[in-house]
Amino acid sequence: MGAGTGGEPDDWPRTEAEAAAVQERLRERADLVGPGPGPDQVRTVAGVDVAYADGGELVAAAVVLDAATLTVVDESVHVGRTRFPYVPGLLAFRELPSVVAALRGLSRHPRPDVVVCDGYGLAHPRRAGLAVHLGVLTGIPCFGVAKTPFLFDFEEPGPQRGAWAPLTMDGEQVGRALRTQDGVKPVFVSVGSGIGLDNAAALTLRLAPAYRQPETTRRADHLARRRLAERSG
DNA sequence: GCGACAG
DNA sequence: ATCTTGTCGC
Repeated sequence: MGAGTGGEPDDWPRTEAEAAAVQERLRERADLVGPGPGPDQVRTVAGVDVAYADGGELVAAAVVLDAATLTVVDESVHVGRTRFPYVPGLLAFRELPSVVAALRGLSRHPRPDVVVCDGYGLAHPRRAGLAVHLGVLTGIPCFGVAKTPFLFDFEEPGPQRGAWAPLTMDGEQVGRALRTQDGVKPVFVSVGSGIGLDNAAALTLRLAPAYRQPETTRRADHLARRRLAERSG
């Protein structure tokens, strides 16, 4: 991880302008070439998420699942404090350090085949959402699955699980609105680095057999919240 | 100019 | 993100 990727404490941006500048450079380092690993090539897939408490305390969680059975094969948490405020478009600077710390704590499967983020990748004003940051920083194929739309246009997908529609920004396709369950709101998939949109969407569908969100995100969310609650009381 | 805005 | 009552359903 060299300078400018947004992962080093010493070059961490202190202002929004500096953070945006880091993203402008980061976008050029994303690997958007190959299709990346397809659903059948993925053995292990990690989910990451962060839970916050009052006073700036936070817990980041990383959970690794067996892609075939969706059972947990490794998990790790990192307790820390916020060092950057939440600013739409700059979420990575708030969550990345803790997420990376949580991933580093994985003992059984420290290098999962894919990482799924709770947020965006290319579907971002500077094409540099959290999933792009994490993918470039770790070198592991990474994409994002977000729950709410941001700065893109899309048509409503069909009502059945598996239906989808492209997300467009400035005339280019930046992701996909994907219905993971019949009759529920779609999720928004966008690649980060090292994996193509087709494979990211196919994997997302495979990871969400019963709920709207992929099991990776659900497991990481639950682990982070549980650990945060255990500290409070 | 003003509002909206991943988590 | 987090704060919360009630409500519908397995």
